[in-house]
Amino acid sequence: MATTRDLLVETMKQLLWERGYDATSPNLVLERSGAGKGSFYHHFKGKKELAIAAMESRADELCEEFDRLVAVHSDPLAAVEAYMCLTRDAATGCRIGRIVQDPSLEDPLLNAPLKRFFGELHGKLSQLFLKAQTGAQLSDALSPDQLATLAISALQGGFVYGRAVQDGAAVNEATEGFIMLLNTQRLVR
Amino acid sequence: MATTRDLLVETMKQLLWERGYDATSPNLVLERSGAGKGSFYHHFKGKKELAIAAMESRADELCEEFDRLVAVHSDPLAAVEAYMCLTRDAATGCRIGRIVQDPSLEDPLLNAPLKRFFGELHGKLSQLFLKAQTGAQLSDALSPDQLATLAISALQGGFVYGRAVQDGAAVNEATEGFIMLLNTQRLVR
DNA sequence: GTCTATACCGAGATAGAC
DNA sequence: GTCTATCTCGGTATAGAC
Repeated sequence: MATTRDLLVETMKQLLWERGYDATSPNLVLERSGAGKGSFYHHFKGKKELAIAAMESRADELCEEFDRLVAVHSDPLAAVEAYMCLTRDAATGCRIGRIVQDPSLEDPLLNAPLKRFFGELHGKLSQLFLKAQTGAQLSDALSPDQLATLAISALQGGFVYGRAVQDGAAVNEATEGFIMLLNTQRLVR
Repeated sequence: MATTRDLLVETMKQLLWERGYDATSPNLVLERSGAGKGSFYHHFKGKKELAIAAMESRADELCEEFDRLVAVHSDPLAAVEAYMCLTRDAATGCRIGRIVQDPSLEDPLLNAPLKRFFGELHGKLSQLFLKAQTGAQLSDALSPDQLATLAISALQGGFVYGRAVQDGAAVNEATEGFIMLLNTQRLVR
C-alpha cells in the first residue's frame, strides 16, 4: 500500500535526482505527486525534513544495489569491475551525487545522508581492494583507501565532466578507464 | 582601473565559486560589490548575462594557468603530473566545476563557457598523452582521449566526493592516485 | 489526514529621476 | 552611469475548516 507519505518521499527522490534540492519546491512535489499542501505539512515539518527522508531512502537503495552486485561475485576485483562498468548516463546524472554541490547541502543535517552513503561505499570498496591484495591478486602499490577514493572520484567526476560537455558516454569512459588501469595492477597467479 | 563593470564580473566570479549560479542573487552581487541596481542593469541585461561574462573570464583564467604550467615542463608527463598534483581543497571547491550541476546550467547559453573550458582542457591533456605515447614514454594501452577523460574525472570527482564526506584532502588523494597508476604505464627508456 | 485561504519574503527586473 | 521606488511572481509555510 502506498501511503501519501510514501508517495511524497518517492516523488521527492525523483525530483532530487532531476533537479537537486534547491531547485525543487514543495509546490513542485505536490503538483507531481497529486498530494495537497495539507498532507505535506501534516507528514513533514517542511521541505528539509522530506528531503532528508528521501535521501536516506535513496542511500539505502543504492547500498543494497551495491551489495547485491558484490554478492554474485566471489572474486573481489570482478565485483569492483561489475560495479564500475554498470552502464550510466551523464545526461541523467547520479541518483545521489547529483545534489552534493547544492548550496543548501552545507547544512550538516541535509548532508548527513550523503556523508553516510559515500562513507559506506568507500568502506565497501576498500574492503574489496584489501581482499584482493591480501589474496595476492592485486599490487599493493596503492592503498585500498586510495583506490576506493579514486574509483568513486572517477565515477562522480565522469558525471560532472559528461554533463559539462554534454556527452552521456563520458561516465563509462572514465569508469572503464579506471578498470583498465586497475587491471594492469593485477598480479599473475 | 577597475570599472564598475569589471567589479561586477569579479564579484560574480567569486560568488559563482562560493554558491553556484542559482543560489547567487543579483542583490547579493550588489551588496558584495557595493554597486547599485542601476549600474547592474545598465551594464548587463540581467543575471544570466553577467554570469556568462564571469564564466568566460574564469575559463580564460584557468586555461592560461594550465598553459603556463605546461610551458615550464618539456616532458609531457611531468606537465600532467604538475597539473594534477596542484594542491586543491574540496572544501573550497573547483572554481569552475562547482557550478556544472546547477539546474539552470541546462540552458545551452549558460553552459557554453563550461563546455568550452572542459573541451579545451580535454584537448590539451589528450595532446600531452599523445606526445608521451608517440615519444615511447607511455604505454598506449589506453587512448589519449580516455586518459584525458579519466584525469579530468578523477579531479572533478575528487571535489564531489570530498565535499560529500567533508574531507578536503580527498581531491589530492584522487589526483595523486591517478598519477601513481599512470606512472605504472611509463615505458622504460 | 486532507483541503483551501492567506501571509510573508526574497528573487529578478523595470521606471524614471539625477 | 548611478540612484531609489516600485512591480510581479514564486518559494515556503501557517491557519483553520472539513
